[in-house]
Amino acid sequence: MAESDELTARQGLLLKLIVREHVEATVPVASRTLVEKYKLDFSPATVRNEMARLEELGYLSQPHTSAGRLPTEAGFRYFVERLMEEQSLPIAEQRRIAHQFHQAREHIEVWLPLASSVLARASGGASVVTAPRTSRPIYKHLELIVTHGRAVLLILVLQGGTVEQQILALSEPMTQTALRDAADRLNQVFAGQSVTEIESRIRELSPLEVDIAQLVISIMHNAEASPSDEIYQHGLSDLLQEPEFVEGDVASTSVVRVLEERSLLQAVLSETLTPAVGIGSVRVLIGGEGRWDELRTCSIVLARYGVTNYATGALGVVGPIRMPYGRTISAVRFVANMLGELVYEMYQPGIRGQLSDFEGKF
Amino acid sequence: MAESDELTARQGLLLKLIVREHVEATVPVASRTLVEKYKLDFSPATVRNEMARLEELGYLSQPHTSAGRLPTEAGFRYFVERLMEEQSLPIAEQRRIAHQFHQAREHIEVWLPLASSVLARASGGASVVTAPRTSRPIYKHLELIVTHGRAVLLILVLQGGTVEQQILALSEPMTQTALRDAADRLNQVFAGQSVTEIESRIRELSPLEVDIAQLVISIMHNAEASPSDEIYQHGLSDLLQEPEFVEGDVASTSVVRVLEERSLLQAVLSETLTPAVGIGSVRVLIGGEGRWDELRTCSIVLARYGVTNYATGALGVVGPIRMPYGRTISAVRFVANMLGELVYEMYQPGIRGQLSDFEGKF
DNA sequence: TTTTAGCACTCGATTCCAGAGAGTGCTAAT
DNA sequence: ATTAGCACTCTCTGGAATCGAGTGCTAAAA
Repeated sequence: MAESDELTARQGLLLKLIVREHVEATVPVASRTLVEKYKLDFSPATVRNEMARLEELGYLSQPHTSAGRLPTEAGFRYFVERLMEEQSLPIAEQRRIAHQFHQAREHIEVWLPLASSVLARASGGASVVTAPRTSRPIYKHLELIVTHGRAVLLILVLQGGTVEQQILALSEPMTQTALRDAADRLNQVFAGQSVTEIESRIRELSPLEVDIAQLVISIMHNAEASPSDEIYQHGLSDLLQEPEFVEGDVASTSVVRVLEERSLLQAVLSETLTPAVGIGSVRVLIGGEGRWDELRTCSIVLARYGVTNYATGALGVVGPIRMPYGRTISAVRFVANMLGELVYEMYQPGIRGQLSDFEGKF
Repeated sequence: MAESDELTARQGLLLKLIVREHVEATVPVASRTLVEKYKLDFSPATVRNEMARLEELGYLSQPHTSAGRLPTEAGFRYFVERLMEEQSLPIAEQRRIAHQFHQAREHIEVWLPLASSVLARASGGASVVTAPRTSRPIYKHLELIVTHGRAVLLILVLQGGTVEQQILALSEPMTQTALRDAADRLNQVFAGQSVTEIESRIRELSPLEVDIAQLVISIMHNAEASPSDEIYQHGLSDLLQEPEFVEGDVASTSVVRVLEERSLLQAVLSETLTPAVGIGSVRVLIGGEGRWDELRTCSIVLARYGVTNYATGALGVVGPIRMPYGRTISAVRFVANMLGELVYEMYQPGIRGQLSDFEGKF
């Protein structure tokens, strides 16, 4: 496609302005509006020549012969990677958000909804936030509750406060007191241990206890592997107001489907949950990048938040490809930091000292 | 509006057919199509006369002079209340759903997502399901986890397995062991008690324990009052395919907003959570009924599920006003029963015997 | 060699108009 | 009370005409 994949300064400037203008006005941008609006010191004709060149390089396209140009996905990508300047949130808004998070400090149940709604408002897109998960789950406490016949409700509390519930089917009915004894014993043996430690201790147990421990182990394994399936969202209705979504039933449906289809979302989010993605960094996925067909009509800006090796989640914004990336990226980064700070405070005793990862992050 | 609010048999028949036809075809229905399609033994002219009468009564309306008629909200309401026959799900589908619920029995975390997705699929609308809540919460177990400085994560397990989390701010830092002692003691004193019992016992405690107990009490009070804010949804993207939503940005936006705006949804759902609404009954809300302005463009079919006085939740379907009420209502009822059955099994030991409410329900 | 003014050309969007078709309401006959 | 017949109304569709925004190209200027 490109012979030299570096654009000249002027080409870069033009691409940048075209992106900016297109994001602002939604429509293809014309050579003349460009020079007029940005007081360029060369003529529309020159701009047209450059545009033709940029089109050859694959960064621009024309809906039809007599229309202006709009950025292609490659154009947006080039913009995001090399031209864009991040546009941090206005101080006032930063303060407002920080204040909201501060007030939510003690209300753990609103952390994620808050992050989600704040992110949606600040970015103008639809936000997605997953609950944080421990990558190395530690047993904390087990509770067994008789429900019905051989069915027992098992509640497992992990270090850091993650709670998992599951129903355990016993081989024969038991009384609540017998179960309490079993739970007490397991709590004594397992408290503070990791999965591998628990697995090695399993032979010390009675048959009943082994059954229970087996379920505990599987839950802990599962908690380790996949991102949480608790997903909070906000701002879909505003997103659907965007011009590309109001008319075309196709595009808008696809975006709704993306947000509704948990499995796709999971897949995308879990990609940013690998330790390879640093906590500070923000990833941008433009138009599915050829890998996610359902995302063809939208872009996603993603980040990981939390504390590496202790508890991390993912959060991001779904918007149209024509998205104000500068603002969105800093909104995502900002909210990721805010939420990360809360998680950090909660996990502090588990981390104590060994915190190369967190220094100077806030 | 009406002189005698009882329609003649023929008027009823016509209204019924008009509703059926309109639901099926989306467009206003004409007198001729009606007689042809349903082989009526009177002529289009007669139908037109009756239509004019029904319009006077407020049950039909005409988009413009030379168009067919469509049911008004009042018309739909009359239909639902007096003309409609419920249309139970096909046996095959019932079996399939029952099977899915059966398989999910031991996986408590999928109950609600499953109910939600099954309901959406069976009804064709967007489903909404809230988590069940105890109306009379009973203390079961408390866990305290040091997090950071004076902040302590408090995990409260209620009878039946509801888990609530909150962060407690101590007046001064404490060690994990001290907290464990406090928790142990509270667990001993409070196990199996209701809020009022706990409140009466509060004087027996040390100052630290009182602080904790206070938070526990407020959590339990809160659990008692409001429906759970865990809300599961599914099927929005299919709903947006409905003809009334594809073009009109107004209507579709409003429906998305309804599903996104938790507070409105909460308000609507909590109305069906009063014990006054029987577990078996299904409520139909057509076009907001004048009380919910945001719901003007859609209808909601709602039911309560669970076990009265032990644990109930709400579940429902949001769809266009032009909705196949017969099918939707029975889908809602069916899923409510399925989910109720699971909840019932889980709560059985707490109910034991006193089950006038449940006999023959399944 | 690069820039630019000028101009012809393209193509979507808008407006206007005519005709078709779907339905009704009314009247008069059954 | 019902219904056939008919005039009337109003939406919808398609096509033609027009407008105008933008471009590409060419030839001149820098």
